[in-house]
Amino acid sequence: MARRNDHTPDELRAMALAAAREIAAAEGLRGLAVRRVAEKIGYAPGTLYNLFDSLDALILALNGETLARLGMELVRAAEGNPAGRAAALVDAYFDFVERQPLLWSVIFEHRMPGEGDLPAWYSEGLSGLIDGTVAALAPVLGDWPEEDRRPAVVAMWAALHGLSMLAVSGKLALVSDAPPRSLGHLVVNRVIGGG
Amino acid sequence: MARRNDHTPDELRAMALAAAREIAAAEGLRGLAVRRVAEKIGYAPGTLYNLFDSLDALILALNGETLARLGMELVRAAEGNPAGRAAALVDAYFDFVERQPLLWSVIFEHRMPGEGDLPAWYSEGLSGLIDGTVAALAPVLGDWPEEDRRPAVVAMWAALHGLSMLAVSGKLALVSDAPPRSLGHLVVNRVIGGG
DNA sequence: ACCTGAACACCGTTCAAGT
DNA sequence: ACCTGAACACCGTTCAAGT
Repeated sequence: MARRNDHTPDELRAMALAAAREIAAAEGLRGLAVRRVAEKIGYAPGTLYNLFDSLDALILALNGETLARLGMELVRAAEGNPAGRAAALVDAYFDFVERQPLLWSVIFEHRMPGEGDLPAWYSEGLSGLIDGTVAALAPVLGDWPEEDRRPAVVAMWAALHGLSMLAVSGKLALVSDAPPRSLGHLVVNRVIGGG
Repeated sequence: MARRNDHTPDELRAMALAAAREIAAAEGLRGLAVRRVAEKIGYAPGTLYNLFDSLDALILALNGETLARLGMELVRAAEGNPAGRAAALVDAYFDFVERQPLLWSVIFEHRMPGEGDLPAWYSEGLSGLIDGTVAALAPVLGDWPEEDRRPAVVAMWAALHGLSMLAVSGKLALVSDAPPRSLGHLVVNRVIGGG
């Protein structure tokens, strides 16, 4: 056996990520196994190691895609009138999370082994998300000093991540009747304003 | 072989949790395996199933202990003068997280399988943490309507969890020069006041 | 009643062997 | 050059067998 060449490396990578996304959406990080992804795309487990360094690298790529998809929806949500943008971002965020909670939870449950230095493209994706938000909220933050904006936006994102993570893991419902989304609006209202 | 009876069930449970805590503090959730905990306490793997329903149940018990320890430090931190309590809580929280980041991260990385209904004692522990904070911050929240206090405190905790989780996983440093702690003060200042 | 150790069904990863 | 399938060193969990 060998050298089927049915697909280019890029095609194979896309197939593997699509399969991984399906598994993650249905079962979360627990079901995300090399052997299952391989079986789903009709290749041997070893083949995945031609495409990714490790299962961790595959999951990182999947999370990168998930963040990029979220980013696209946030950009669309920020197109409305400036006054309602902060609220629109919060709604778009929770819409996204609620649509595929288990896929979203993989972002938080997965940790790189050892010192866990994340690759540059991951760092750039996150920075882009933050910078995009700072720019989109510029009208709302009109009177803020330049150096205060980024920390506030970072804190706002961390708060939303905290809420969604607690919600997805079932812990938020244990201590709050309020839906995660309304707590999100509360935080953003306080930290940024206009939410 | 059988029936060594060297230890009571409660002693065994405590030994297993201590061993699990050591492993988690050194290696995080990745290293937390039934076989390794068993080896560390000098028993066969099967013995752990006399003490816990599953590895998930053991990890849940470990996380319960971790939350209880955090709770004790927070109570101590909230003993100071009312005006500085919010800030003291934030500092105590990040002191705790920074002391054992990998142990802390287990709380967020672990998810119950399936529908994942958490046990009552876990729910009560979390509620106690929230209620304690609401009570401790009552002086700061003097003029707040009763029904607004709990949501704000829940949102505050979620924000701190989000910050600490992003910090522990190395993602916060990618988008922010500011230390997690200062972002924590920022959020609490905005959401609660007096931080 | 308690504990063991083997067994079962899985893992991630590597790599010689094939085309 | 690409892909396989077996191999290695691990998993969580169960359970007959021993004391």
